[in-house]
Amino acid sequence: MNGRVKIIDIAAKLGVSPATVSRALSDSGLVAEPTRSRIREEAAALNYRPNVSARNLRTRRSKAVLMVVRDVGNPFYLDVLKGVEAAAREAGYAVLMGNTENDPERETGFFDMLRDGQADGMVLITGQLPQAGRYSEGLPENLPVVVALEMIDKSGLPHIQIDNRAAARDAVQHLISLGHTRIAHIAGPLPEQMSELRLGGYRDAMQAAGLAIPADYEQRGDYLLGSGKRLCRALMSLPQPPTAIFAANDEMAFGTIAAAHELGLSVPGDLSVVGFDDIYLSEAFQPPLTTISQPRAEVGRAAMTVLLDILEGKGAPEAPLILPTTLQIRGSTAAPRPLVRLRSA
Amino acid sequence: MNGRVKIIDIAAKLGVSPATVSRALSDSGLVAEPTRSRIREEAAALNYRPNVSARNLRTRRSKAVLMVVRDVGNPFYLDVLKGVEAAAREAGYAVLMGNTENDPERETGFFDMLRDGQADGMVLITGQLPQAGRYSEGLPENLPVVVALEMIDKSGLPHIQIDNRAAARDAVQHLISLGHTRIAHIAGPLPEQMSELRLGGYRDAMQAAGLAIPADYEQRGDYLLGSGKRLCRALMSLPQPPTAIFAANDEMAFGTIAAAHELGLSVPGDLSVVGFDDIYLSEAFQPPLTTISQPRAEVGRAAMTVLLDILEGKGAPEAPLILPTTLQIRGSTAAPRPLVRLRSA
DNA sequence: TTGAAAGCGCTAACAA
DNA sequence: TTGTTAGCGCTTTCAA
Repeated sequence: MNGRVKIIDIAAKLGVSPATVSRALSDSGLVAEPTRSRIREEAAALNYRPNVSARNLRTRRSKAVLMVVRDVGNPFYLDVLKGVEAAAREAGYAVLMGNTENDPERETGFFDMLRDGQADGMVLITGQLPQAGRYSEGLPENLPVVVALEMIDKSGLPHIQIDNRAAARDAVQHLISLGHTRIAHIAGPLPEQMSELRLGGYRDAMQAAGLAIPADYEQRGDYLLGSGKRLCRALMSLPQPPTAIFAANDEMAFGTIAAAHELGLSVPGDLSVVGFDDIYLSEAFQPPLTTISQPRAEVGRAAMTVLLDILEGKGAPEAPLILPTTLQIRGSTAAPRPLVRLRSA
Repeated sequence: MNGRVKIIDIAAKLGVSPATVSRALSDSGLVAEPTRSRIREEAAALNYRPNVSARNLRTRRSKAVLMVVRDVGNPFYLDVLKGVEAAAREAGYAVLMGNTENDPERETGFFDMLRDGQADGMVLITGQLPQAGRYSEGLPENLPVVVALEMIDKSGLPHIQIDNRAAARDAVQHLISLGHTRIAHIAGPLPEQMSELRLGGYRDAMQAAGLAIPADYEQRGDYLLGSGKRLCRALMSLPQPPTAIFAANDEMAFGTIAAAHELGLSVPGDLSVVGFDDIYLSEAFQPPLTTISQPRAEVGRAAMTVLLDILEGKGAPEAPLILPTTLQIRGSTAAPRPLVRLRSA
């Protein structure tokens, strides 16, 4: 009941050596059967639990991995965490959540933890590596780090991703197949590769359908609600307003819909809206949002699985792992309202 | 650059003993000034970082705390986590997230971590203590555990809470002040004390205003979207349907609004809806949800602060800490549509 | 004010 | 198959 039962206590009680107890408990297979059982039973009876610090000190491993994100406050990461956690738990690893808030200081701190052995590996979801300070000359080779959902070029690190470009293309193709031709895009902010990929997918789909993209149809937001609202207003006040808007994430799509409602437009009657991410509540939104669903938990699980392979010396995949997305068709998209001049056609 | 600089390396380089280095770095005040500075500078230059396992093994402390919740997938907890994390970070503690999924096995496991020294303390947000197995005879005394947002009676543990009953009363009073008299409640599930408190607040407010509560006006949900939908339908098909519904959490409120829309009712035109929690996206919802906002980050911060006091031997507060809530009035509530028979009055 | 030495609990060479 | 022994890196008596 006290947590202070040590290996040596079990050894003394059973008249064996501590080493044998350690071996029996760690299933090293080097202990003869009757001994092994006796030891395990006694350990259970005494409620023995290993001292993790002592073990870690000795083995130089921590049996913990770090999952580092920009903002723990973003529910988006929760599903990823669940996947990571499930896979980690099965392999006997604990998961520590790391929150960078985009602070280079903190990003560096988590790499320190890795270096110092406080964690054996890292699932990184921030899109950047520490550059300054003690890592200014580059990171050590063969760092047990897996990048998920973000891309870090030339890092040589394993990546688990989705195909942002193809998914964006799917989203826009859905609008085209409904009959829309005037389709605008609210993109993500500029230095981010992900924004560019989704924008690229939008352009791909438009081009493939032979549709022109007026200069003003590409607006740049910041992934937040407010920019969705603002840019929707801007788009709808164009001389030739779009009949559909593809937003680079759900939050901007929500903003778009809110602004449309404020303008007296119905969604999807007057304006179709597609988002990207399928976040919590997209389904409950009014109208339910048509959006691209990412397999977040699977991404987490895959990232952890790759990380475990690395930790066990099995090596890492050469190419990025691309997980499939699905277009969730819900209530925010419909065929465009027929125009009068089309009637005569 | 290697994470392998040890105290003994610094000691050798400076011609002092490891003990002196340890003392200088831990600021024990027992090192003379010139030595102290030299050591600290050298440590910085060599980029020394202590081996946490070794330190923990020696000091029998882990400088980590556990934050245990029912479901990491619930964004609600993220803000609490942020508060806990901020306070912990300032005090040099790491935060480990624990996810129980309501599994007694896992709940027990986290208490084991506490007992085994893998964590020094715990912020518990699950509403129950492990009972079975190795804790069947009760938990050790003076466990460094703080309960946040939930209540565990007779545990003697410090609590950080909000006043659920008063907050629910505020929510209903808001509806009453708008002129509603037919106000129904969708409560949370039964064995939970929190559900009862919010239900109690609803009854308080109704009684204080002299309003009757028809038997069918109190429905019991499960905090999930679906039950909100289902129970809203049930309520609106009563011979005397309510003009306002107070849901015990936001998710059920969203369900309520979705069901109302499906029934062709406008919110707040035909039905006012109030939620509880002010979760992520309540503000972006259509219509924006009137709800009770809890100071989640502050709850987390307060819980961690109390925990730190306990860990430093400063003792715990006798009475629960109650943090204030605020009623966020948004677009989902309005005065009831005047009835024809009221016109003649 | 500093140093020497012991030891936290565990595992892994090495030996038997 | 089991035991002996050493040592992971740190902190903390105790002694100087």
